[in-house]
Amino acid sequence: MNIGELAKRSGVTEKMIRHYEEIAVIPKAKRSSAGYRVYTENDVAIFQFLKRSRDLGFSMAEIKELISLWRNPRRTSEQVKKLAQKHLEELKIKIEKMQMIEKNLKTLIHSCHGDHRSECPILEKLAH
Amino acid sequence: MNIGELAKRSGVTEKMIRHYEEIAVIPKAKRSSAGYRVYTENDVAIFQFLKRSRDLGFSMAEIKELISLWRNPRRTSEQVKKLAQKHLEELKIKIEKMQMIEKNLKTLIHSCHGDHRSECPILEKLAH
DNA sequence: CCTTGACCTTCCCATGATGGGAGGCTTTAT
DNA sequence: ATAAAGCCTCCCATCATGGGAAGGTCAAGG
Repeated sequence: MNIGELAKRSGVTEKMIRHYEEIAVIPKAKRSSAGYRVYTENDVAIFQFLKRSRDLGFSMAEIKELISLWRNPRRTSEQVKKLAQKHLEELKIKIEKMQMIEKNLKTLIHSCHGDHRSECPILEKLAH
Repeated sequence: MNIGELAKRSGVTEKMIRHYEEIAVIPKAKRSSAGYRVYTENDVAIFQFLKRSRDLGFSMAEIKELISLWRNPRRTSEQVKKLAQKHLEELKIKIEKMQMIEKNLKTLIHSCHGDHRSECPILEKLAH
């Protein structure tokens, strides 16, 4: 199949399929005589795997590794689990930081009347 | 003062000070005869304001608007509050999405033994 | 007066994931 | 035969940030 069909069936855009090939997350696709990328059912599975990983927030570097583990019969589930746990830890840290900001923002917002006057505690606190 | 001192006193790097000038978040600085950017105490206050806003996750476009409101005596606190609330709403949505991912990741990870064997529910679920 | 080192300048490149769009070739259907 | 749809590569943009090179400026000390 061509790239358009692969895109539809995997949920990955054509742009991204080409990009992932370029940055070597995915091996280079074979080409037809006219230079069109040619894909198989196996490629659909790979790009679906990639998409699900992406939806879980894994970076492309991590996904490259995940795919490599997936394709490697000598992997251990420990390797996979550690990768996922590392990602989870990083995610937790990001969430905590954002929750801190959320808390501070809420405090700021609550301190402001939000009326027609110019006096504004939000601006005052940003100016310190 | 020169850009180095402003950077130290505001907590914004020299690189970023130049960049914010370039993208017009901040008006162009005056120059000395040799072409050096020259700043005043007022600029320190502006860049400290910018830094605090940045630390609260506001985008540069939003900060540009915040600074404009801050400098405008005819602003209303309602304008400022609305800007902050919009940012808070977007932040909440991001946090929720990340928490969803966190939940899914945790489930995946719990399903995996993480031992020496190759069988791995994480990879299986990513492959569907 | 000259050298040295710290400081400043602009310009280019890179990140990470994604997309837009132009200009041109190929395939398919009418 | 022609038009439409699909594909190709290449360049540019996003957003905030940083690295680094090549070169000009300034202050202090010999």
